[in-house]
Amino acid sequence: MEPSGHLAEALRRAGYKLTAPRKAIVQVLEQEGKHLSSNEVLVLGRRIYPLLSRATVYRTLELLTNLGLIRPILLNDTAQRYVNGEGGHHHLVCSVCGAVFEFERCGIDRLAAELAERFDFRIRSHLLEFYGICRTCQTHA
Amino acid sequence: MEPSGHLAEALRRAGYKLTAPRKAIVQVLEQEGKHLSSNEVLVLGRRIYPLLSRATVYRTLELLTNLGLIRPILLNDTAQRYVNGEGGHHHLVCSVCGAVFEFERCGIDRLAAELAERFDFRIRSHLLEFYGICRTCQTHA
DNA sequence: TCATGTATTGAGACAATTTCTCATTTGGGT
DNA sequence: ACCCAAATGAGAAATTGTCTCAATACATGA
Ligand SMILES: [Zn+2]
Ligand SMILES: [Zn+2]
Ligand SMILES: [Zn+2]
Ligand SMILES: [Zn+2]
Repeated sequence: MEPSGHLAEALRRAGYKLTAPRKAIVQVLEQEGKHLSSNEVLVLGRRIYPLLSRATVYRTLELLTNLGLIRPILLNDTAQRYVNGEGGHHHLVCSVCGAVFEFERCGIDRLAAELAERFDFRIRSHLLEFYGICRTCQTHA
Repeated sequence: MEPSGHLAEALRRAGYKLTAPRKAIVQVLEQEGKHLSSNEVLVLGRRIYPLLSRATVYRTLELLTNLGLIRPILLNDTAQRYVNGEGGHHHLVCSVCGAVFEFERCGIDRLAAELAERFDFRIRSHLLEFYGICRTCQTHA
């Protein structure tokens, strides 16, 4: 998830204190892969800063969300998961087994620019998910 | 949400019993607008079938989800909300205030066909969300 | 360096949402 | 009308998210 120190730097620039719990959380977000739930952030964060509390995880994730640095998404779980707030995220989600496949290119820059103008909206990222039935679940049917 | 009786008919065709609780739930989904949470389905469903239990709502929503007839999404809430499992859903979501704007056309049919072929995936719907800062929150900054 | 004031934190109570269990009921094929 | 697997309701339990408040730690300036 982006260059290391990216999130901490953005927090500092926005005028927030760079505390030990926050450092642990952003380090987890930057190091570990994608799609982390708040509970996963808590568990991983405690390896770095054992006192870390659940409330602080939620508070920091909300903070980063409001700054547009991360964004919540929904996958199979019932839990919210967080992805990088910049750029694009592209999934194929199987409605039967919950499997998630990723792809790279989507070609919606044109549409994004159009919408940004029409709604006077400053776009920072997007999520494109196709929902349907994966190969395996098609044959098992 | 689609022609009336659509969901009930699909359930029946898939071999599931058409019970009173299920009829109430699909009627709610078809009549009421979009983005219903499970609790909203429960409350509205009880107007039709007062005995309706929370567990049955969750069970039926999961059933419909696995059949690809509806799909869960995430909005401002922490609760899962359900939308029609066919076609497209398009949102602009403000990361600051949580406001959600909708738009109609997206023009990704080409990409959808390409991915369906590449992943051997039977696509039934898609969700396209742009994430950023709305007009109001831009000025209040 | 050190004192100061405020933002931030941890702990746990609390609330909301989702899942599970199991005895009972019911739809639909016969 | 009968039968039985499928489905249900009720509530316990688990998971996820929010809130409160006294204690702490960061950043700023002396
Ligand atoms: Zn994209
Ligand atoms: Zn699948
Ligand atoms: Zn679309
Ligand atoms: Zn806004």
